[in-house]
Amino acid sequence: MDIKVLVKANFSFLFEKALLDEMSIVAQLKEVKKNDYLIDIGQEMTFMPLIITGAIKVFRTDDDGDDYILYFIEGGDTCAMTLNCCMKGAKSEIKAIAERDSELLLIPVHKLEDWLHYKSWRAFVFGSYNNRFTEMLEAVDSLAFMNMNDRILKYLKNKVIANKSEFLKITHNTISLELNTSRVVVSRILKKLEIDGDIKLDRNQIKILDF
Amino acid sequence: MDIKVLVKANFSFLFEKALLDEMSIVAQLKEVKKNDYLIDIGQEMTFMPLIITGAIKVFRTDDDGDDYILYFIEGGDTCAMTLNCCMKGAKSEIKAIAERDSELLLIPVHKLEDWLHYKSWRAFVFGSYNNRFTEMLEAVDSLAFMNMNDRILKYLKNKVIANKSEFLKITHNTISLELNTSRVVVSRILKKLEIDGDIKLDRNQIKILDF
DNA sequence: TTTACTCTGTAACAATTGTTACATTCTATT
DNA sequence: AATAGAATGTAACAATTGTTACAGAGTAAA
Repeated sequence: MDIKVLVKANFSFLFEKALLDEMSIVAQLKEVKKNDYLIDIGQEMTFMPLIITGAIKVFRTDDDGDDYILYFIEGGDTCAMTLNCCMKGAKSEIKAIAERDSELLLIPVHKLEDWLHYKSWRAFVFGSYNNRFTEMLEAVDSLAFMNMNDRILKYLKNKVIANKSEFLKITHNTISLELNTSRVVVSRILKKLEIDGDIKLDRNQIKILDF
Repeated sequence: MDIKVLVKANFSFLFEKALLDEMSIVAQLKEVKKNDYLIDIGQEMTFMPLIITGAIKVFRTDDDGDDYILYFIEGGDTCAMTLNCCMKGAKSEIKAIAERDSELLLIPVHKLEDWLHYKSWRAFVFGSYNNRFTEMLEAVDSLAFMNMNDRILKYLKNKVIANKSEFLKITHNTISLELNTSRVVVSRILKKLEIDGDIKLDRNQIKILDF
């Protein structure tokens, strides 16, 4: 599809006409498949991604390569970490992976600043920062105040939203990796959640019941 | 001291002349004592604080009133949560307390947007967002990847920086409240840190040795 | 000095989370 | 169908963190 049409179709409710026009010129479309890497820790950011369809999951990684999921980004939003890094001209502090097949619009990083004179762009950038901030607070809430049982349930519910389906195609092992715990712990707790009637377990699938 | 002199003395290296002038007109000085509340969860934000001297500590609080310290803000910076909330016109999602006696410059919230046409202001606002973002990542790192021993040590080191002294006037109980654990756990780990030669314990005081 | 209170130390035990080990079931491929 | 590998279930145990209880030392005020 033509970029101009794509931009207009997806962002005309967000941005003013002149900005949409500029965007049409410099933006490029990127289509990614589920589990494709968008960016890894230490990589340089050259583009800022605006998500058209799909969902992206964002992780923090430590020196041993252990991951912890921070949040999902969905259609009509962008990655504040990109903003963060672009502004500093720094390397990525996070890694981002496609949660499902997704379409992104890539904007060259220097446009981030160039476009700040557009009121709608400023609102978008600040809005994204704020959304990400709120999600970081949620991540801290989970870690600081909740036990594993509740953290797993919250994780599953967020996953339902990101995937727009209460049937999650996921293994216990994947969950353990994204929450930085062990597979046995996850299996144990999922079984308890099933007994409690919160979820229904099947091979490679979890159905969330109490949504 | 005259606000104009204060603004110029503290921010002339950060902001352009015209902005300094505007700031001198609308800013007001606020002096707070150690442990004074600056803002609490649910309160409305009417001013954006720029820190001149001292340090502020920022907490997340859950429904049961349990706290978890997120980070310290020091001179020449501001609170991105304020930005977050001001932008949304929303209530505070955090609480902020003076870590030590501090001087702040209060800016009416609507100026945040008004001044975005100043390049230096934009740089400052984005810079603050980025600093806070990095600190939120650090908070997640601690919680997701580190054990209590290392988290307490990291906490103490951050405290040394915020207080510009390796002698910390603090009780075990206060530490337990700021890290959302129990006093007994803190005492146990501090004793171990002392045996390991990382710190020196005294009543109401901890000296950090390996800084 | 006496008293009350705060702060710290520590033991004993409980609860949660993590690890190791192994069995079973399901699935894809030969 | 036989085989190999992945996914799940579960027991047994270890390590970490949290709780309860109490003793003793320091401190401030009566």
